[in-house]
Amino acid sequence: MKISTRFSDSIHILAFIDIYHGLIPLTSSNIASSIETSPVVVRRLMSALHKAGLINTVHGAADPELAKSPKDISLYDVFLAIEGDAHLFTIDERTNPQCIVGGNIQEALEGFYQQAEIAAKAKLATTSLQDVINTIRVKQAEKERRSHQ
Amino acid sequence: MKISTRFSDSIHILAFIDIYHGLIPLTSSNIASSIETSPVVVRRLMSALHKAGLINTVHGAADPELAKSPKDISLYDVFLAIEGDAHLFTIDERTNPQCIVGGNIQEALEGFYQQAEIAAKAKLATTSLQDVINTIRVKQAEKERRSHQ
DNA sequence: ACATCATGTAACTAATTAAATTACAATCAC
DNA sequence: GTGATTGTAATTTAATTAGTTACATGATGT
Repeated sequence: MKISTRFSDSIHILAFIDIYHGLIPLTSSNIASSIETSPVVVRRLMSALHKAGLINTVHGAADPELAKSPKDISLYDVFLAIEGDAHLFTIDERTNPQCIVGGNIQEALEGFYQQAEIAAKAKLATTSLQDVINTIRVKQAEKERRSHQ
Repeated sequence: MKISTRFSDSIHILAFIDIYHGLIPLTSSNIASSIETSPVVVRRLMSALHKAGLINTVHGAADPELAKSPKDISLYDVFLAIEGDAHLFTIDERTNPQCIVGGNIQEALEGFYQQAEIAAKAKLATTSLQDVINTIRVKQAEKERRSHQ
């Protein structure tokens, strides 16, 4: 299974909170406008981010804030918060146990899949929310320069 | 998006061909029994494996064979054959372009996601079909030893 | 040659999963 | 206390994946 847009939307939310904090009210509705989804979807993701200790929220009040510095939030932290122990690769569990292949393929692939998965997660762990925010700002500056020239 | 069972089923097919070659007729139907799926699903996957040059098949005749030594087929080769340029992570493409975040998040995440993806694929590239087959045989031997004691 | 069996693919259906919506209780802020 | 907002459950809708049906094409054995 592919990892759903929940992951990218969650990074979006965190970056949005950092960038627009103090500029506009950070309601689930305003955040949803930026992602072009519904406020409920945003609140659901924020609930997971809150439970994982990445943001502070107050029931009934808007303006959530990051619980840590963007430098100290890695993309892997976000992945964990949203996807938990979801796997990047899916092993077909329904195979014929009578067959040498069907009876052992799961155990055989498990280790190899895990290695690939850990490699990907390790990379995610090296990227911080700050890196993403910086990149967003650079891309935005480039856009503005192009449109003003 | 998570990567579907197509990938693991394809590795299954290749291992099955190698292990049962000469022992039983390698029809799509026999292979399907091991995966516990339909022969059409198997033929569809085998068609992709054939197009990628991993197996030799003959239209109308059974008994496909590996086009290369299992040592020279990596899990990444299989991934490429079946999933092509599918991504492990999905970027939400529908965001508000008017917003600093919504207008730049895709470009910002692209590079970071790609790094994680490449790390995973590189790991897949280091594992060969032979490694998987060896592991399957070891697991099978362990099973037999346990049941005979 | 012919009957039988197998592959290769398209078109369709069913099942699974993810996203969006509706609804509402709980909480905050003025 | 009124109005706005969060948090979450339940439901519906949409998208994706797996499985089925159907059949044309090619091989094999007698």
